[in-house]
Amino acid sequence: MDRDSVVASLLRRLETVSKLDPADIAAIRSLPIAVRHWAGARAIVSDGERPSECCLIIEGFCIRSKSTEAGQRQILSIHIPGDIPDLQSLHLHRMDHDLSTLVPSTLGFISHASLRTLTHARPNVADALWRDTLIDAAIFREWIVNVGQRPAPARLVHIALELRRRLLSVRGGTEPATFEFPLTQEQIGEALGITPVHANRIIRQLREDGIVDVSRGQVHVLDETRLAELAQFDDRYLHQDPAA
Amino acid sequence: MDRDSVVASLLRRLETVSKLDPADIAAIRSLPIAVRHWAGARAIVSDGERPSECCLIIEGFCIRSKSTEAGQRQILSIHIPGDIPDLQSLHLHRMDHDLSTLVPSTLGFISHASLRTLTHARPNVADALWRDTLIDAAIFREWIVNVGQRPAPARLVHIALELRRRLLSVRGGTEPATFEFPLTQEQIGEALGITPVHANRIIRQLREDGIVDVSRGQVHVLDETRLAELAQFDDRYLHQDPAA
DNA sequence: TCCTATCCTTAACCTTTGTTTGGAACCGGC
DNA sequence: GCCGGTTCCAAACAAAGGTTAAGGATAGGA
Repeated sequence: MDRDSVVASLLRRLETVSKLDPADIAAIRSLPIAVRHWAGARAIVSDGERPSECCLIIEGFCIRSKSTEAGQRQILSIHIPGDIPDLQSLHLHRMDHDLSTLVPSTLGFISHASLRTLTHARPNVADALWRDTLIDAAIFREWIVNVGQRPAPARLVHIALELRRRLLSVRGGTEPATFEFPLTQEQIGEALGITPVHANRIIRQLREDGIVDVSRGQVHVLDETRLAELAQFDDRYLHQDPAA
Repeated sequence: MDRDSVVASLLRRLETVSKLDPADIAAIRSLPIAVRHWAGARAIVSDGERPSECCLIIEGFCIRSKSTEAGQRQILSIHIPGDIPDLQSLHLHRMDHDLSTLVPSTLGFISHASLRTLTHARPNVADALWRDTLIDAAIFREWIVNVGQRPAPARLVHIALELRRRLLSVRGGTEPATFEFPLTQEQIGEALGITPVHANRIIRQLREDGIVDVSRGQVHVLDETRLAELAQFDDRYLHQDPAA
C-alpha cells in the first residue's frame, strides 16, 4: 500500500468531520506512519498497557471491548478504515479496554510524540482530532441508550444501520442494501449485551419476518421501511457534517 | 459565591486529572465566567440546540440523558461540582442529548469563544480539557459495560461507588460510608436501563441483605466488603492520576 | 479425503425483568 | 389542617432473555 492512499483514508475521515486548510493537510501528510499487517481476531493493544503510538485502520475492521471480572465481554465500538480507535491513548496513557482486529487488517501506527508535536504546532489539527474523539464519545452515548433502552432486535438493527452509515465515508456512494458486518453471532451478542443463543433467536426472527438477513458476515436489508421503523436510527449523533 | 472559589472548583478538577504550570493556571483564572442559579430538575441545554457557551457546575448535581422516540429516557452520566458536562459542545456544535439539573444548582457559564482563544493560545490547557473529555468517554465505556453485562443490583452499586469515588475530588478526605445520591427511584431506573418498579425491587433487596441502603437521596453503605464484591468496582477507568 | 474447529441452529427449561395496578408515605402550598 | 402531587412500596402475572445441552453446517488443514 503506497503512502498516499494510507494518508488518504485518514484525511477523508477527518475532512468528513472537520474543516482543514491546505497547511493543515500538508502537516498531516508529513506524519510518519508505520504500516503493518495484522491477522484477524488479534489484540492490537490490551487493557492495562501504555502504548506510545496510535493505530490508524487502513484496511479491515477492528473492535474495542472490555471484560468484567466475571469473564463477560462487552464490545464497545466497531471501527472501520479511516478510524483511529485508540486516539484517546494520546492523553489517557493507560488503556482501560482492549483493541483488536475482527478480520485481517492493514494498520498504520503513528507515534504519540509526532502527534503531540503536530497538535501543539497546529491548533486547527488539534481541534479536528479532538472533535474526532468527541464523536467517538457521542457514539458511546448512543450505545448506552441502545443497550439500556431498546429491545434486542432493535439493538441489532441499530448498530447495523450505524455501521452502514459510517461506511459511506469510506466506500462512498449511497446506502447499499447489502454491506459487510464481520461479526459472529457470539460477537453480536457481546455488542448487544445478550447471549449468543439469544442473538441467534433474534437474527432468525428478523430473517423470518423478512426485515433483514444477518449472515456470513454480511447484512442484507430485506425491507427498508420496516427496518427503519424498528431501528429508530437517526444519524445526528454521528456529527458527520463539519459545518453543523 | 466569590470568583476565586468558582474557579477553584474547576482548577481542582483539572489538576486532579492533568498537570498545569502557573501560566496555564493564571490563564484559566482569567476566563470570564457568568454565574447563575438554577432550580432542580430543569433543563440547562437540550437535544438539538446549538449552545455558545459551556457550563461549569459550581454547586449541585446534574445529569445528561437521551430520550428515544418511544419516549424512554436513558441517563448517560451524573455530574458533580467541578465538572463541565457539556464541554463537548465546544467542537460538537449541535447537542445530541440533554443536560439538566438534578437539584438546585449554581452554574458558571464560559463562552465557547473564550475557551477557543484559551486553547489555541495554550496547547497545555487544550490538552487538559481534551483529556477531561476523554475521561468522560472512558466513563461512558464503563456504563456500556454496566448496562450491557451486569445484573441490575451490581449496576446500581457500581454507579453509586463511581459517584462516591468521584466526589472525593470535591469533598476531599476518604471514602465515606454515607454520601449524597440525589436520584429518585425512577431516575435510578433510567440510569440502569430498568423500570422504576424493578429499581424498587433491587433497592429493597440490597437493603434487606444488609449490603447498602439507598434512600432519600443518600447511600448508606452497610457492608463494605460484600458491596465491593458485588460491584466489582475498579476505579482505573476514571484516570484520576495525572501521572498515570 | 477425512478430521477438526468454529460457527450456527434449535429446543426445553429457568431466572430476571417488565407490566399493571393499587395503596401508603411524604411534602409543599394554601 | 387539608389537598394534590410526587415518591416509594408492593404483589400478581406476563414477557424477555439466560442456561444448558446437543446436533448440524462449513471451511481449512493433514
